[in-house]
Amino acid sequence: MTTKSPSQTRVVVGMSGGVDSTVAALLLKQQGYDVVGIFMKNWDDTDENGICTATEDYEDVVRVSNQIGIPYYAVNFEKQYWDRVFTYFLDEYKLGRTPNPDVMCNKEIKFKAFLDHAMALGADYVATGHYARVERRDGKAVMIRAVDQNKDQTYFLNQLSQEQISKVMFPLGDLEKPEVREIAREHHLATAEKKDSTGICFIGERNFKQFLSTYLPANRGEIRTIDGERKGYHDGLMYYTNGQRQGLGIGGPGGPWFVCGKDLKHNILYVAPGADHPALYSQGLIADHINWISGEPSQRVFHCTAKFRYRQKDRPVTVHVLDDGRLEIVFDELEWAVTPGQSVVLYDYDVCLGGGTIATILNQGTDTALDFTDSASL
RNA sequence: UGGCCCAUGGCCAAGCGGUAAGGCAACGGCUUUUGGUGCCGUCAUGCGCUGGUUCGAAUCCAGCUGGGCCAG
Repeated sequence: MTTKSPSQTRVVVGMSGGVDSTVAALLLKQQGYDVVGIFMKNWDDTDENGICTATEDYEDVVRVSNQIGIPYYAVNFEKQYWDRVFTYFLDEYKLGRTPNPDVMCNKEIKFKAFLDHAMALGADYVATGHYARVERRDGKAVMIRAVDQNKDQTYFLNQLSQEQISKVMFPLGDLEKPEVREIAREHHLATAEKKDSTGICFIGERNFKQFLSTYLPANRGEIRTIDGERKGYHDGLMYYTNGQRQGLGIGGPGGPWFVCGKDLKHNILYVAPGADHPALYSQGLIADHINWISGEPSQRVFHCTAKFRYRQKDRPVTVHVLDDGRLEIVFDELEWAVTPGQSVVLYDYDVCLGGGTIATILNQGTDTALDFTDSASL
């Protein structure tokens, strides 16, 4: 598409104040691009002690931008973040599901609100410090897993469209994380030794229960086994998710207990004894909100691999494209604690095909009378 | 009321004279751009109470208190 030389190509880099985006900006600058750094503030996170990490992060952006020699400034998308990401986040919890706000954040903020803003500034591309790759194949942009398989973040980018990724650059896609840190050290960048951030993007690490409780009312209820035996009480269904072990408070004889389902209508949390209990396994799922990054597949039924949660090895599956566009995904082998609300992301070897949201779990706890999925997706 | 058994950290539970295993829960940390999982660490100066025997007791003895079972 563009035949501009690097010096005529403006790339706006989303700078978070961490090592990754810092090195991304540095590499682009070294390659001769017209680089502009922009810091996004999307959450007012001034905590109880009056400390705002966003302020500290911006100060780091200022430092490294000066070191690299690029112009920089900040934008504020708090309103957009609240309307398009956080509202969805809360709504999902109200439905008894476990959302992935960062997937939505990438789709609606980093690669929409931010990208649009950059384009309005005359940018040719937007870049971030994500570990992922974009290549052009047969006239289409395709998203490829990062070279660093351990850091690959394509899972979080599964909702990006063809238009979005065709305007994106991921300078770190070919690098291993240790190399990125090393580059930062060699250039004495202020963020070289900064710890990687975790927690929800822009919100950060929180006491999850406490955080949620400030936005949603909690209703205590019973914890039961799938046989109906009461094992204790929960503090509110939204605080628990499939496969969860901590926070149940079920002591006594035997091993640990794991969450295996929710009955939203009756406000009951279901648990199963032992990680290998059948109630924790499922044979397939139905996914909606499907996005195909590089176009729909030519086959209605095909075999590929999938991830049901971040940091999980790929699993072989058979995908059935339903008439309404949703997907029925059947696992080659039983899968553990697949969770409604999370993303399911499909891969053809290293190519990220796209993904969707897990709506229903199929055949969970085979031959169990309870159908958790119905009650959880009212 | 007589006979027999049992009382170990929040919950289970080893120990049977030599100076308190383990599991669950809880708490802390690590891992991690969601949530969860996983991994590591912490967690009874004391074994229902009071005395006694002994160099030394959770472990033996006596009484008391509290549970359980059988006999009424």
